[in-house]
Amino acid sequence: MLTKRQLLILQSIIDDFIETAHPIGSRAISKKAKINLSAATIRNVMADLEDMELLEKTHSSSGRIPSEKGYRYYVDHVIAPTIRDKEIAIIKNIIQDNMIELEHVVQLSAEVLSQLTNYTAIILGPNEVDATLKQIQIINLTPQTAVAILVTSTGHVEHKSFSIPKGFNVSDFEKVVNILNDRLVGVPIVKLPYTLQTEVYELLKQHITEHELMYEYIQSIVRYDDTAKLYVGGQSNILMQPEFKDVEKIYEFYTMLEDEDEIIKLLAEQHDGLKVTIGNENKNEAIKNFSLITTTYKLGVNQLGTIALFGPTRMEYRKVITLLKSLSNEMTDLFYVTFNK
Amino acid sequence: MLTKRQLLILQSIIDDFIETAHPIGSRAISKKAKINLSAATIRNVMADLEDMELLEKTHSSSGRIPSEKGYRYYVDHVIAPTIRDKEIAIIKNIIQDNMIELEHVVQLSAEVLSQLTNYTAIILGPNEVDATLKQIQIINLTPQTAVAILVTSTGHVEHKSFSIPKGFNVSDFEKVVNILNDRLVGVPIVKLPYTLQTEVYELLKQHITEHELMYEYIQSIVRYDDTAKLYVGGQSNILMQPEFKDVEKIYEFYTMLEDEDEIIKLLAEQHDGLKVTIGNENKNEAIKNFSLITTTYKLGVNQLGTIALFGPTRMEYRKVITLLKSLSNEMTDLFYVTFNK
DNA sequence: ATTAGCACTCGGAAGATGTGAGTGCTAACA
DNA sequence: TGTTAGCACTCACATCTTCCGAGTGCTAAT
Repeated sequence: MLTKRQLLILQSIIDDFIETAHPIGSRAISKKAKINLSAATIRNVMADLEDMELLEKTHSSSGRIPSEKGYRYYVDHVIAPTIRDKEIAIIKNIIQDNMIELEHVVQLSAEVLSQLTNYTAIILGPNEVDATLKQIQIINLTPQTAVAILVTSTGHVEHKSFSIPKGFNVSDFEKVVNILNDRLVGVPIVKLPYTLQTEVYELLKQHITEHELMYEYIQSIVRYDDTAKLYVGGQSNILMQPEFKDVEKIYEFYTMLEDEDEIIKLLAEQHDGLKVTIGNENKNEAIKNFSLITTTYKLGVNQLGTIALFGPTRMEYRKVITLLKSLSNEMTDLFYVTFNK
Repeated sequence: MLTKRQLLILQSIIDDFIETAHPIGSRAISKKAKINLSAATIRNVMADLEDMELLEKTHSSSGRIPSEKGYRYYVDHVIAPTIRDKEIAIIKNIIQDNMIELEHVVQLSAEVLSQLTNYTAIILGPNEVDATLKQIQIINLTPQTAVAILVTSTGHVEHKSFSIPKGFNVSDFEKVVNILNDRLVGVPIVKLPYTLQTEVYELLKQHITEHELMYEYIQSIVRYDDTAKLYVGGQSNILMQPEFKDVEKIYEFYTMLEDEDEIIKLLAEQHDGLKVTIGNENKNEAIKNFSLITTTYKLGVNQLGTIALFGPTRMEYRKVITLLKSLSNEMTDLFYVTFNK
């Protein structure tokens, strides 16, 4: 356990470092109004904190910077919620001004969150775990092309353009659409492949001549793409952080951002509540230099979406946590009002 | 007009510079197998080319680099088509393997184009100028929410989730959906707002009590978002180019990429055919350090999409032009086969 | 017309130097 | 016994110096 003095000095150093990104010396701390100790005394405390691995030196005679363990302690024990009325008001405005368009709200939220923090925000659309298929429709565009539209009970719309193979006979095709509507509506989307393979396949066998071909074909159409959608805001924002001065790091970061699957994997494993992952605590190699802070929002009862913020380990945790919590609440509220009333 | 010798040397210098990004000296050129001239002679030619403003020096005793005018000359007069069978085969594979999914083809094409060139590729989905509304549908999800789906004759699907204001009465709402289906299907999407304002508005006035409110409401639902979609591939690729060694430039570039509207504006003005825009030839301030090379692909008779490639002015024009032409042809062919047969 | 030779230029890498912000340690002090 | 002043020491970083080599333009010879 840290003494009160150690805590105060640790906090001062981390706060300063978060602001300036430069190592903090004993003199700078001793000058603070809050602290009535000489530089020498502070040096002793600093040495203690370094022994505890909460602080580090960049070289033997440098000031101190926080270690990852230091940030962890700071996040877990030091941070007190702050008042961020101005920013929270901005978030509320965004959410309330755009009630009509769900996707739009989410995209805008990502952008605003990024602007307010100067980090990169990513919002993962809600998962579709317990959504059911609400409607399936196939619309002919030309004799050879059609578009299939799937609508889920949660209002997600998936569409695919495709070309109709030459051998297909029109009346068969109509039959198939009927079968699909009859059998697939109301089925949970996670069970679509199964229902297709059993019930629908049997029906095809009975009523359609080229049923094998048709089955394969339908399979590719009805495959509901359940990878949630990503909304990224402020990719370039993060370049202003001084830790991104060399291209190497930037390249690494952007390559990571381009790999949507990887990000989805990373974010989807978050469960309820707010979570801060600092530097090497991240399992993912590419973001071991970053901190990732995530929280979730609810859509309906069981659907969770994830809000994430990427930044340097030297992140304004205090501010960011407050804002993320607020955004999470606002989004959950909005969707609750929209869907459950 | 350039002499044969001047042309040869200009070409050699530009080719070398495109490869190495370093200024080229007279000795390096004279050593080439093709060229049987001493360094001194070449220096004279270089001086001539510099007088013509086709070459530049970085400082008084440096080798030469191409000027923008030099690149322009090179692109217009020097470049001969090259054989790029390997790369073109890759493009063809992508296009043909994914016949079913239009969006997927386009996204993949952008990624592959970027990988093949190491620049950043952007494909603008086709404009919807002469598409008509094929279908409009409003699906209730919960008593308070619904999703509207618009399908165009070209197979584009637009959907919007929205909440139903409390005051609305269910039977009115059904009437409205009928009116919309009756009056809007077949209308060119560019004329939707007009038809809405005239025909539909009149009908609402006659049949609906709260017609003003309903009109406003419908307006926001039916607004077809005709901004074409952007498919970006290989954002991070371009960071490997040596001209991106300072963060300033990277920041500029990524900020530009984030401004989708700006890019759409930039690309939408391209007309038929291939166009190379070098450095300051770009009107857009943010890309005056880049070259932009664009071409178009056709979807149907009148719809044009744009394929664009961003790179440094020191771009592999020869290769890139060949690949872009090829991709443009393949995409046009694919869509022709898919839609017009 | 071409080329060899030569003096000159200049960027950039490698080393030299100075400065200042920092440290740890010791001894004096309250 | 905890706190502080003082001091010698360290090291990154900025600046300056030096040096080298790849390049040039010009002139005179071929």
